[in-house]
Amino acid sequence: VQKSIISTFVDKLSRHTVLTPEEQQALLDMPITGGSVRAEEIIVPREATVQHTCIVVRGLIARTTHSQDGQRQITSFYVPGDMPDLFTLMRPRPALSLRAVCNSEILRIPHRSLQAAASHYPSIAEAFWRETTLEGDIASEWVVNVGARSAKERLAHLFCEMAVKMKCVQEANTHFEFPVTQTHLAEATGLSTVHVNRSLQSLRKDGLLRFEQGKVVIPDWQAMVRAGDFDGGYLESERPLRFLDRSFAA
Amino acid sequence: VQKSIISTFVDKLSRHTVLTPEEQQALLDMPITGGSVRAEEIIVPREATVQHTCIVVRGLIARTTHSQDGQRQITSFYVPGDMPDLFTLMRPRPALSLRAVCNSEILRIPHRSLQAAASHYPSIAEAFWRETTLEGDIASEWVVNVGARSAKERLAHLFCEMAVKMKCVQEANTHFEFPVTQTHLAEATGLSTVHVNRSLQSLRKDGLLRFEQGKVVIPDWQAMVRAGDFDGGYLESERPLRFLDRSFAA
DNA sequence: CGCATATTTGATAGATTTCAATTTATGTGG
DNA sequence: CCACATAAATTGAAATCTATCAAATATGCG
Repeated sequence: VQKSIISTFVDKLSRHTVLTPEEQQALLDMPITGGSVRAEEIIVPREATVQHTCIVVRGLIARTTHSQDGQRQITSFYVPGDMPDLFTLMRPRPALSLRAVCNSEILRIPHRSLQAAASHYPSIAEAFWRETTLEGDIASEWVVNVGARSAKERLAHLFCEMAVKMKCVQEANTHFEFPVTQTHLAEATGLSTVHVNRSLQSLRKDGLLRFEQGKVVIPDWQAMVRAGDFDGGYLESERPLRFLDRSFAA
Repeated sequence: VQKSIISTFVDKLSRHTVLTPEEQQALLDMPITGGSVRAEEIIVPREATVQHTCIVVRGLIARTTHSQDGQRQITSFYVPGDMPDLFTLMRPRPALSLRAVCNSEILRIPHRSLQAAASHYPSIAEAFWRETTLEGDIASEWVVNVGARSAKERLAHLFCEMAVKMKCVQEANTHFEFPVTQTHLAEATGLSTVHVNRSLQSLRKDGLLRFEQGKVVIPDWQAMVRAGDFDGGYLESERPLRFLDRSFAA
């Protein structure tokens, strides 16, 4: 199970960066240690100095912070196969905490191993770099979501993004697990729980979304995309790229 | 002037990544072409395929998008010495447009040159990677700002961030040029222009901020930091790092 | 001066939050 | 299986925040 999650991670990288079988194997061979975390548990506190990176095996992880008055904000969600703190390779003191949304399982990989792989194989460095860049693009999209969209649009957009991240999109009857409470949705969208509750009801009344006990059903994907002003381009790559090793080869 | 702006960019990289004199020189030697852009002009449209990266020489640049109903959102500002679309090296089709806020001057550098430098000098790749990661962290902080803070806090936080980016922070009488209109501030903070106007007036009445004709004065930095719930940690590095070339050397 | 742009203001409408209370689900131990 | 405790979802009413609209005032620029 653990090895197969790493290959999910490698597949994710391969979708945007060309990796040779040898490079893929180097990633699969990295040493890992497993662990469980309980709901709401902090995995990596803010301002900690990080020396391990983690991969989500099962469950859901979020990056969170508190503003002055105690209001919590979620700035991103991570699903199985994601490496939430890959960016700490570059900036080892995260400004925001990493926290389990529900009971989850994770793997840990030492920074040393990741750095060694990136040093030895430039295209692995490139894949990591491109992956962190993708995370940055997602964060920008969240700024737009929270800053410029209505409550219903924010929720619809978030559900669309999660569906794409989990690769569950179908024209009809898109369905997937998204084990969050309405409170989490409020924290991710910058709304109150009450308003989330009513907006979810409104989306359901429109026939766009069913969300119960962490299970999501989107009957009509295109309608949901319109409702969420969603353009998945920021999550995708046209084709895998590779440039970092060219002049080494030359 | 143009060369000195590139050295500002190199200094910015050197603050977080160790670059040898040779590596710094390689960056300074990259071919550049200059250009002017007028206020509101789009420099790089969304969904374009980018083959040049730009550096801000003078003025102010913003990344912008429109939501369904036409509301515009600014997701980041770029000041002289910044390279706004460095990330396009990794993801050449930006989801958001790059736009001049006021009349500005920029330089353009071909992707090819940047890729060659990054391929030849792993630490240059590392510096670029770390810089894009920093941009991602800033974006996450903007999610918090727009999602979890009051109107006054959002504005105070933005002014603090710009002061740090421009390295103008002083305990008393921090002052710098920030050539935006209140409309731009509204687009960056997810507020209406009217609400920005009243919040600015309130900040001025509190003695925290004067903002007139694109000129900012922050009389009491610590008070402003409190008002904006600002922790500049996400903009800084403890000390310059370097790891990508170690195993090459070994 | 006159035009264009930016800021300021007031009044109103609408969206969203807050607060408090209730209901519904979920899990746990007896 | 029930009783209980806890967490989550739902509801209503009121308050507050924020946006919208329209108009007036400043400001810069040719």
